Amino acid sequence: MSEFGELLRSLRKQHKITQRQLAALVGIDFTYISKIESGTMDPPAEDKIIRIAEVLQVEPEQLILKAKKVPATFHKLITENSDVPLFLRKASKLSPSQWEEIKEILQREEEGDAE
Amino acid sequence: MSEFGELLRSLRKQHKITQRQLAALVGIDFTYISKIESGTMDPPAEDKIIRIAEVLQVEPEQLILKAKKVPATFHKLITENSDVPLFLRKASKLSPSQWEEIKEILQREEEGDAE
DNA sequence: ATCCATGTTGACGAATAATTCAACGTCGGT
DNA sequence: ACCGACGTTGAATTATTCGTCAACATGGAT
Repeated sequence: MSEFGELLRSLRKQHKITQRQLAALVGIDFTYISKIESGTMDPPAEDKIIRIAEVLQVEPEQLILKAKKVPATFHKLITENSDVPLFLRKASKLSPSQWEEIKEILQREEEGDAE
Repeated sequence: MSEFGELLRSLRKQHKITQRQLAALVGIDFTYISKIESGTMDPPAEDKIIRIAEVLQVEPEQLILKAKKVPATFHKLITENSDVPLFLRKASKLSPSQWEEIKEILQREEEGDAE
């Protein structure tokens, strides 16, 4: 039941490359890839996951989450913006309908004063 | 600028206990407390922070966040509930008014079907 | 001056996570 | 049968986090 490993293997195969090729592109040892795919070993550190995601052309974040890790971007957000923890504290108790409302709000593109 | 260390020291002093006493109560070495307070050393692991919070009677989560760590409860939430990452992805771009609306929704106690 | 309670510092060690190395098993082509 | 490309496995290594131990510095109370 190695979520991450299975996904990795499937993505790699979609790209028709071998473990050795992927490993070379990513800059890690190919035996490590093998163990990760088989679930023998935990997913690698975030920076490696990101490089894998780039090579395999998927959203790094998606892969990081599959690895059951919290992306560094989230980490920063959580520890720096106090509203976020406020939200997370309640998030587990939100009803589907409340989630809907929140998604509505997220949809609305407001003045992008980001960056 | 050791946020966590300063907070810890101030909390400890409020309780009028020494580093050694706190360390004993928490179950770690007192020299470690010293280094943490002075910022020489990073904050301890989450379980230690929790015990510290209990001894000093503050919300563990508050202390964990000050330590710039993501509480395990959040970690689980993020990696298990796919709506949460969806939210976090957009969270940094939310305007104050959008935050207000979200807080409104959080306020509303709906059927607590949690646990 | 002495004592001792408190805090500080530097070197060291344990535990765990992350990763590599060397060697081997397998299979499809030739 | 043999070869080369591929994947697997176990032991060994490195990196990082997390903490302890021994020794020292300081300041007040007696």
